[in-house]
Amino acid sequence: MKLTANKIAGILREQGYKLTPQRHAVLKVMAATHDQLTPEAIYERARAARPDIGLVTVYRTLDLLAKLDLVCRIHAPDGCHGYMMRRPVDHHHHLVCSGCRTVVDFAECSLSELEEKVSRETSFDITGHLLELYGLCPECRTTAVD
Amino acid sequence: MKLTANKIAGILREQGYKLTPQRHAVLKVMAATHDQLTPEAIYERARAARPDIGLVTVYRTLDLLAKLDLVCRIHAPDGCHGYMMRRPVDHHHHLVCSGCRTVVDFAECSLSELEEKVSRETSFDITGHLLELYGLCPECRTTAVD
DNA sequence: GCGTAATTGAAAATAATTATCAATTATCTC
DNA sequence: GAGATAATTGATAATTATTTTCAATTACGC
Ligand SMILES: [Mn+2]
Ligand SMILES: [Mn+2]
Ligand SMILES: [Zn+2]
Ligand SMILES: [Zn+2]
Repeated sequence: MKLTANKIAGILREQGYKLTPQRHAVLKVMAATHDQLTPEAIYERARAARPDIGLVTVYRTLDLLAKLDLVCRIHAPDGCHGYMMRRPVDHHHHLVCSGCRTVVDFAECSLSELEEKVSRETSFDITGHLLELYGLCPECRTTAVD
Repeated sequence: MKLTANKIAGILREQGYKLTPQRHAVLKVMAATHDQLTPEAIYERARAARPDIGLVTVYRTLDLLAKLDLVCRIHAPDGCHGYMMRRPVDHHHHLVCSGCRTVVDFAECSLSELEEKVSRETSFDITGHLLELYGLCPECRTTAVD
């Protein structure tokens, strides 16, 4: 059950949020690609369908979608943020290509043991984690060798 | 062998970097605390010793220290960056208290297996990772309950 | 002391995000 | 289908974090 623009639209309405054409434009942009996009890039694309949309509304819509766990946020090491439609519904992490920024989701998250151990050793109450892997995808690896 | 301001000063000189009073002021600030500090906060403190120092120089010095692996950079989930003197010299990660921002270093990094598995499954060449744990330290946990 | 390349700080530029607020509008009610 | 209303929007300005530019300064080897 992949998330589509319409499916998300239904979820928004269910949750009591208005279904505005601006929000729908953002949803269509997000559903149309598997790439991570910056708010600015999403704004550019959404303007094709709705030239009057404001960048602020894109930010607001992304915040809303993130709050509802409908989009994933990618934390590049340099601090920029990319957004993409959430693909696996359950807990997962991201492998990001340093060349082309492609994102692969992976679910293997062997952190609960680690968290328990660290929690025991530090007496911290551990509530979450941030894990991302970086590397080169097969295509970018080839290019890099050329 | 803990890193002190003077030890780092020696390393800088060894590497051919000039030992300016501005850099030394930043080093002293970093050596004087175990807290993570923003560039702005480091700037404020460094001004006590050297009122004429510029914020730009703080940024430049932090970049230099990070390049030489002498400071650690903390990536808060919201995108802000904190810096602190590097304590364990070898590879490690950070557990950050969401209450008081205290950072605990931990070395257990059970990611090589995971990386190999993901690498095999995705054909990516994995070159690095970002891992941080978040939680509440014992003191902040107590406060939260009050 | 001198020469020189590295370093510095003021100022402006850039980038990413957030706040303000009056005007608009999606949706509920009749 | 209108009317009420609270949510939503976009222009604009404000903030925040960082980087660039460039002329003046300075640490350090000779
Ligand atoms: Mn994802
Ligand atoms: Mn550290
Ligand atoms: Zn790639
Ligand atoms: Zn704490």
